[in-house]
Amino acid sequence: MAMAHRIGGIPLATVQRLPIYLKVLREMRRAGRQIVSSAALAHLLRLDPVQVRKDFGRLGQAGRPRIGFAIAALIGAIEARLDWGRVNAAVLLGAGHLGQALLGYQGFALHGLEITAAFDPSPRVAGRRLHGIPIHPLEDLEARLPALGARMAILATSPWAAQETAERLALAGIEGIWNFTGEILTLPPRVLVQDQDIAIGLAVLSSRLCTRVGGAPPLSA
Amino acid sequence: MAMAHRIGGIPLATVQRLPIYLKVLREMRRAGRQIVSSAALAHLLRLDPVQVRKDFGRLGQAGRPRIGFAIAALIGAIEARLDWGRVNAAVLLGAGHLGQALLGYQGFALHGLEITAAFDPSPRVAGRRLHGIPIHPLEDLEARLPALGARMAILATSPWAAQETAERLALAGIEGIWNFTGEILTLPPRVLVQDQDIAIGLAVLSSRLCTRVGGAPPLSA
DNA sequence: TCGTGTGAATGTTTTCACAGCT
DNA sequence: AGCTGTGAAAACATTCACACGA
Repeated sequence: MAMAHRIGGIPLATVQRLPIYLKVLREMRRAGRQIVSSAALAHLLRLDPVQVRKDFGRLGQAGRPRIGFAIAALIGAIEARLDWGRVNAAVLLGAGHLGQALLGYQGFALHGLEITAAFDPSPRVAGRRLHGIPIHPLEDLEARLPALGARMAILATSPWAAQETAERLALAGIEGIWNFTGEILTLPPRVLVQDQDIAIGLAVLSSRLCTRVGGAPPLSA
Repeated sequence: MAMAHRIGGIPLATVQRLPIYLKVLREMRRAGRQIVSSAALAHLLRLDPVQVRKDFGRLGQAGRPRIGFAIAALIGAIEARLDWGRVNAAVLLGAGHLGQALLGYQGFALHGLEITAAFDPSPRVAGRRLHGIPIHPLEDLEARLPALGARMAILATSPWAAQETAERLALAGIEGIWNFTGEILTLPPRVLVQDQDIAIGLAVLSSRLCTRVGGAPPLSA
């Protein structure tokens, strides 16, 4: 009833570690290094070496005993799996504070993502350009989307516009929605929704802070 | 070797669902509703009713057969567990695009968080006010922190300043760091670090998009 | 009958233990 | 020695099945 626990034959938990591996491996490659052991990577990322080897094994990457893993091959395998080797177009919905922050985020280039256009209902921002990306009026969404070649939309509207905008995106043929609004979206299962709710991270941190010292008892009303 | 799987006696997976429950429950309370069944909640959130009951049970909340759960009591228990019932002070590090977006985020009030000050190294923003919150020069950090009463810091600096800034926060006595930089921080275990790396969410979405149709084979180099 | 509570079964992820290669 | 690969075991989470209460 909950989530898909396997993506293209690879456990979800592994997929979630891939971007972290990729980041460190790219840094090593830039530093001229060619080989790395699972133990070295595990130490850097505070993981178990066996887990690193299993993850790489699931990507079809074999290491060589006494030597380690080839960094270039690992990078290639991870990029292929995440589709981060080339550039994919995406559109941004909502150019408020969060939307503008996402427009300015340099890291997307490293993740094979390029925002090619943004849409916003407010006449104050629509028509302008931010970080070189044109902001169109929201009403132009359906008309412009086909020409933009975007499979993915980044939803950063206000909470109350989230569901309606998502429905328009779904109808317009978008395949995946990266949902920053914190709202629960109800869409046909054809559309993939990935929630990016910062409240979850805050909940984990504040509950850990709260239970660490003055903490709540393990069980009580 | 990886993460703590239990927080104050409650499974991490449960804690991660608490903010979503809370959001829906608060909406119901605002609508005047007093009772809810696990089935109704589960349907709304696309979860299993049994899982909802188990989660509430772990919070010490018992439902009444044929009736359901008392909404007010659930809200109280979740708020207590997350420490979201009252307002906690936090400081923001880095007032760039992301930092400003976080300053403007209205939702923190609902999560018991109030940013009382921000710090930025750039003389262009330091000294100004944004969304009513003063931006101080980064060099004033240690001098001002004690008076602010913040246990938590929100780290939204540039990646290359992340580790250094985090170390200063740790030395200055901050207990928890909510890390938006995507960098891996190395700090004494006394300091709790909660990573909020958007690359992970993107990895899950793009790998699902990628393997859904043209998809990569289950196993290959 | 409707809804909760819970022990048992299933599935997933991590950790252990050890064999093999160089 | 040092490092990989993997089956087995353990820990964890979800789902099933059913007893109980109003």
